[in-house]
Amino acid sequence: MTEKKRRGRPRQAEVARLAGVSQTTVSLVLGGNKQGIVIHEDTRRRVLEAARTLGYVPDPAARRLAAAQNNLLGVFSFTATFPTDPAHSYYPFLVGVEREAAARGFDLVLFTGSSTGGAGAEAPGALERVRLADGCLLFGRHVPTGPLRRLVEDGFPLVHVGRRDEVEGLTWVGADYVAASAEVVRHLVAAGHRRVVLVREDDDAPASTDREAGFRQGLAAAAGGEGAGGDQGVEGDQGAGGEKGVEGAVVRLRAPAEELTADWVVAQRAAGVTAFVAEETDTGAAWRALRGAVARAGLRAPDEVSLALLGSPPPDLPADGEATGFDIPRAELGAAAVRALTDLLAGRRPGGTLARCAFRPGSTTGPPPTATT
Amino acid sequence: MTEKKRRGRPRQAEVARLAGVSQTTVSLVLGGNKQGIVIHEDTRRRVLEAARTLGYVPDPAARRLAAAQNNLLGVFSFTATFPTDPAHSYYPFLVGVEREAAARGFDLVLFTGSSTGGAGAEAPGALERVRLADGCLLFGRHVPTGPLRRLVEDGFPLVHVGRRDEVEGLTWVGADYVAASAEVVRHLVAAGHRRVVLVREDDDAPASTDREAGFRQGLAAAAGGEGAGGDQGVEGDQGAGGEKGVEGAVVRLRAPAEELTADWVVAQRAAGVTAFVAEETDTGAAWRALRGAVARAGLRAPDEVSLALLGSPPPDLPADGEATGFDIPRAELGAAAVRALTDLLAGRRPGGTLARCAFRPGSTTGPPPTATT
DNA sequence: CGCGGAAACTAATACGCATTAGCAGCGCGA
DNA sequence: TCGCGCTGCTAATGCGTATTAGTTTCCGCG
Repeated sequence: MTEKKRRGRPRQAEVARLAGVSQTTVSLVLGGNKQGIVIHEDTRRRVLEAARTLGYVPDPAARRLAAAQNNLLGVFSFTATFPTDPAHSYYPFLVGVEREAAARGFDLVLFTGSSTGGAGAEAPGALERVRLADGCLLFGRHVPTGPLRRLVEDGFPLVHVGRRDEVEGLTWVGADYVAASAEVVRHLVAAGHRRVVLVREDDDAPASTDREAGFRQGLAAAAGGEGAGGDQGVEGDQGAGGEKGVEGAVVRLRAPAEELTADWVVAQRAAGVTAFVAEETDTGAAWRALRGAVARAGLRAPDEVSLALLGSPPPDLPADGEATGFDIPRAELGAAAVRALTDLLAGRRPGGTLARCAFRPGSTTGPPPTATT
Repeated sequence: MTEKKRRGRPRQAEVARLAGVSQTTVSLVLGGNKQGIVIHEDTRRRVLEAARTLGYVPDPAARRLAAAQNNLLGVFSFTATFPTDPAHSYYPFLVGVEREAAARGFDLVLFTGSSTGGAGAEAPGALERVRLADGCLLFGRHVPTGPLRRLVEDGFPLVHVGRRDEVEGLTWVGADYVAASAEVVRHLVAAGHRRVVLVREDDDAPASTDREAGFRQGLAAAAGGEGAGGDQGVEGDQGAGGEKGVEGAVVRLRAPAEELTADWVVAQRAAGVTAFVAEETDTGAAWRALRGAVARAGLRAPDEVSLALLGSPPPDLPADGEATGFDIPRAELGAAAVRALTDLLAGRRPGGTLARCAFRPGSTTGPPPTATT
């Protein structure tokens, strides 16, 4: 007589039949019953029991549709979340995301939208799919602001990991690259360096902009209040002197790599530059270019030149683990993002997060060589 | 007069009103219209136009509910999916999983069940939650067969990544560790080795069992058809001679590590053993123990002794990248698992997958030292 | 002149859950 | 004895979309 389990997942209706109650009651018992409707304890138990034996699990789509929540947090990255090269992945963030989500009873939905077969062309409506989840975490150096804005306007809970101010109203959690970069520069100045060059990629993502700002700020602080000069291109160095004669310059790499030559390094040193810093990006191009050029110039850090990194070295260069720089608390940021998102879900306004990065003294910086002329 | 857009996103009904058609027509035009219903070109255009001006985007929850398919594939691992140490992660598999899932239009649900707070105690019903996805991928060296069996019996589509025969009816995709291990052994025998020892952990996961089987098979093939002798424990070596006098022995590490001493290595060599192989596991314990003992014995590979690994070295020992062994096509396996799962979902019986591992010649093996006595 | 049939739509319903009305039964005060 | 409030439940409905089963209009043809 029992032809109940036809196939597939059990529905509330099946649970109801087994427990001898209505579907409504099942929903009441298994859902929160926020209406405060009184259910007899025996009935409650029967329903729970039936649900367990049937292995009932609510359908997330139906839950969403019924204007409830489904305990799913989305994760959307504008590149593949698990690229072939782990060095470009969001893995360290996900460690924290998973832990925090688990602690709060959420599962994660990884939306595969942008990772369609490697072609850069994103499926048009990919981002819209995140609406299936209660809210969504966003990752990416660059994001399509248009579609994003739409979601924000609709009030969909979104948290971007990494500073992102282009989209008004978008919540984000980030690391304080400005302060951390300034600290690195101060470290150099304190060691005695007076002319420092920043090597960065030619890409205006917030992460890069912030590092440059910190670089300038660090110089300015050392110089006694003035900002460091800015500019474009390898040729375009400009100094910004201060009371102590501290000067800085910024170099942008035009091509992805190899724009820096040994000659360039030599010329810089001739001009009095004793320390170089490179920004960290996903590819690590700036740092690679810098260390390569310095090596080709036959210079050694920290004795002949000081090298620092505004961040951590690329994972594929473990030998550079000793580079002076700072560590981004990625797992912590991931966790903070989850907290911010659950705050949003609960209707609370999340407090802004700007995580401190830990300074890493390293061993590639030291006092400037004394015998320089 | 136009009080149409009361709030939020427009629905198909609003689009229909604007275009002067029914909601059905809108669905037909905007959806695939796989029913082949004829729609007049003018109507089509009107609907499209209306949808555009209103900024219509379909609600994924409703879409999935109506389709009775969520397009969600679960990913469940019996340890945290994103452990703090990436070396123990399923990252390489996920690369393939994400790519293949994206290509087939599925999103991934990462169940945070097993990683609740780091306590080994899994939440009791954690595994049951996977039912919320259309099907699920399973990862883990060891799995709780009880709850798993339940899901399989209910016909829930499940694919385990890695061989797993304990649970009848469970689909799995795996790598052919037997053949790959045998190949490594054959390589050693071909180089002239006659006595080979396998170091493995004391843990009977399929991955370990298969490697041992391959080890024996490789020896047997070389010996002319007989199997290699088996045994337990460090003392329990047994040889299995063959026509060419090829013999093998298996050593199990009882404690997690350090069971092997330099003396043991020396004794083995005195007994004529010229090559050692270690199995690869998630922790890499066997390989670590072996290379450590060999190093302490002051021996060098490949000149004084040959060392091979039945797999790849642990990621934290990049220096061992040159070890002779084989590479598991992890991303490929992940992709194969997704294919198998979607086959299951489509009602097809997935073809069994036993991926070939690529032999890696490496540089830690060579001919046995001639001056041995 | 009536009828079969294609073209072009639409009404109705299902999907699984949450929520909002209600509806019986019961005890109790007036 | 009537009615009122309380307990413990259920019928009905809505969420937004896809699909199925029509319905209407118009044509061509015998």
